[in-house]
Amino acid sequence: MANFLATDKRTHYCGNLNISHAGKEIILMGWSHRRRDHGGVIFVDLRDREGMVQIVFNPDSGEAVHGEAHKIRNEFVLAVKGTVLKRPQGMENPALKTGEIEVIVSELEIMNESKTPPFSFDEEDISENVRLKYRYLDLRRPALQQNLFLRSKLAAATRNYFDKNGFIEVETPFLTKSTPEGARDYLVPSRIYKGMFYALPQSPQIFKQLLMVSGFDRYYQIVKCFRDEDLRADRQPEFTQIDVEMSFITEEDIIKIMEGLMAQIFKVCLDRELKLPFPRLTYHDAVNRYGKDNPDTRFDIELVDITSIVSNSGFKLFQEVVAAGGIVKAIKLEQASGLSRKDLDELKDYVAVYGAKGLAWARINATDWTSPIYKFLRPEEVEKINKAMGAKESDIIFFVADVPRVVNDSLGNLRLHLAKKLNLFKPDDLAFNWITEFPLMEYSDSEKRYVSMHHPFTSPVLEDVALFNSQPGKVRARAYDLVLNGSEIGGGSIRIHRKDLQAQVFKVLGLSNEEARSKFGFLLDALEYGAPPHGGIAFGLDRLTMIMTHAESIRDVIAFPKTQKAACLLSDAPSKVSIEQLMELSLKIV
RNA sequence: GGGGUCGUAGUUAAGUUGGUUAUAACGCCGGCCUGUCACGCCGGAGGGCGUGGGUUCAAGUCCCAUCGGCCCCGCCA
Repeated sequence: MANFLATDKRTHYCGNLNISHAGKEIILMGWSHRRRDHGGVIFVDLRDREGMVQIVFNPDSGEAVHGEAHKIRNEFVLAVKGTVLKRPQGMENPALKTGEIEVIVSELEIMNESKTPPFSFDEEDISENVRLKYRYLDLRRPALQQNLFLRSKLAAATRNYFDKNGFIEVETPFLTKSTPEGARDYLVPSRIYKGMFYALPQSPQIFKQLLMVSGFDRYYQIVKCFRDEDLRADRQPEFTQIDVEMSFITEEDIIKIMEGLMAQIFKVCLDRELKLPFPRLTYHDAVNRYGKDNPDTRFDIELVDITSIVSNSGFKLFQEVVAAGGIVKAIKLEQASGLSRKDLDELKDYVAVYGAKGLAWARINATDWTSPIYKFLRPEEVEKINKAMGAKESDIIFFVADVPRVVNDSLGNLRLHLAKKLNLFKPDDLAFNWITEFPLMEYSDSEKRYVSMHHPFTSPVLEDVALFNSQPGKVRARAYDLVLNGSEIGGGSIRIHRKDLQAQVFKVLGLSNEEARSKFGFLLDALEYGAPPHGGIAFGLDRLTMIMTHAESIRDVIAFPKTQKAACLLSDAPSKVSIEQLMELSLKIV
């Protein structure tokens, strides 16, 4: 039998062949995707990362090759030498990219056999536990391969952009120090220092600031980060950030350069032009108008505050909620006659998840409403609400009355839910928004103190520093998030570079000097040695890839992801370790 | 920590109010077939229903517990 690698190199990828190769002798290597053995002529769809091509074994082109071809089964690894030919008249397959041509095989080597795969790569709905256990086979699916190719392109475009703009990529340690604020750390026991632990970084935050102190001026890194928190469709315990930090800049510089990055990424990866600059929303406006600080603005349903209209409502419940300091807000769905009474009632369950105790609705008619609460409302209230909502016949209004957090959460998520259900946006729509003027800190009920919203090194807006003691919750941060299609894809801030201001912030956060020293001492020291004004941002590379590939799960853009319980079904991690390993680390399982 | 949902041949699913040897399609194996492309035709093998208890004359079907996949709340500076 032929022994290809000893003498021949692959000349083409299967999927790249076309009519222009007709007549050429070529060498292909790939997997037999499917075989159609007619006893005489045998067809095999040969697949590689670029696609598939039909290869043909004719009995008259040699008994040895034809005999060997009979042994081919699905997923065998084949090398073939053959000639590209235009397919006979009427034999073209328009469903196949290479369907105009085929390869008549003259030499065949079965480089490896394969067990029958546990699932078909053509089938879409294979249960995820099977897919994840055989991830290396799952990754043979063209769709998943395309996602990873795009991810690679995205990373390359990013490196290219930063390199051209004078940034330096610096690696920062994975074995580092646990910092108590923020997410739960993944810990790594130290063998040399018994009872002590490294932590895997939640982000390279402090190190990139130190690099600014060192004078690198423009830093970036595509880097893994680790957070030991529960998983979601868009959250994995290890994920990848595009991490950036710059010196001698303001918010405007960062925003401008990052808009350039996004434009470059979308141009290179998807050949799409972005409209710059991106719109901006303050945190306050985002929450008021969309109920969330990561608003999806691909469709224009907005929350309307009708508290003042119903503060004295004939509907007792509204009145009581307002009297207790709550608010009443509403959203309007235009021309929503498609929703049945049953649909409307079921939406109550949807908002209940966010703490809403009810969901009132009103169907707008020419002269009145069809609504469970209509009979309670005074005519002038109805009129005012209609006006405030800009309601027209056949529209539906939804109301939630509760504390602001519940109202915004419920309606903010309901508008998303309805938009998806009613297809109010197109799959390719892109809506970027910068969210600015975040609060520097918010009061934590569980900790009974103010905590940083971003992180404790975020600079306050200087004119708000006067509010530190009187109204800490009103202090704005010099922080910004980038939101794309309702997904937070990045966030950052201008940092504090002066020790006195940093000390003030720690004080408001209730951190004593000693605590601050033990937690972030090395950063505080560094700030005393000529730290330049600096700031930065970090993007979630996985989430960005998800949006660009239309992936529904973050697992579809990660080669070897974890399950929702943070396990790897492929490698069976996490797993027990030997008693010897534990002893070496002075660890005992309790 | 909590809520929801799913778990039946290799895969995807069906399985009535509990009732003989648990269905189908695809895949797999064997045979036939020189133009198919989800090739076709003929034949065959393969599971005891995630796991462990329980109720019952009788359990994929009912009950309890438990494990696992997915979605969500909390959590994620």
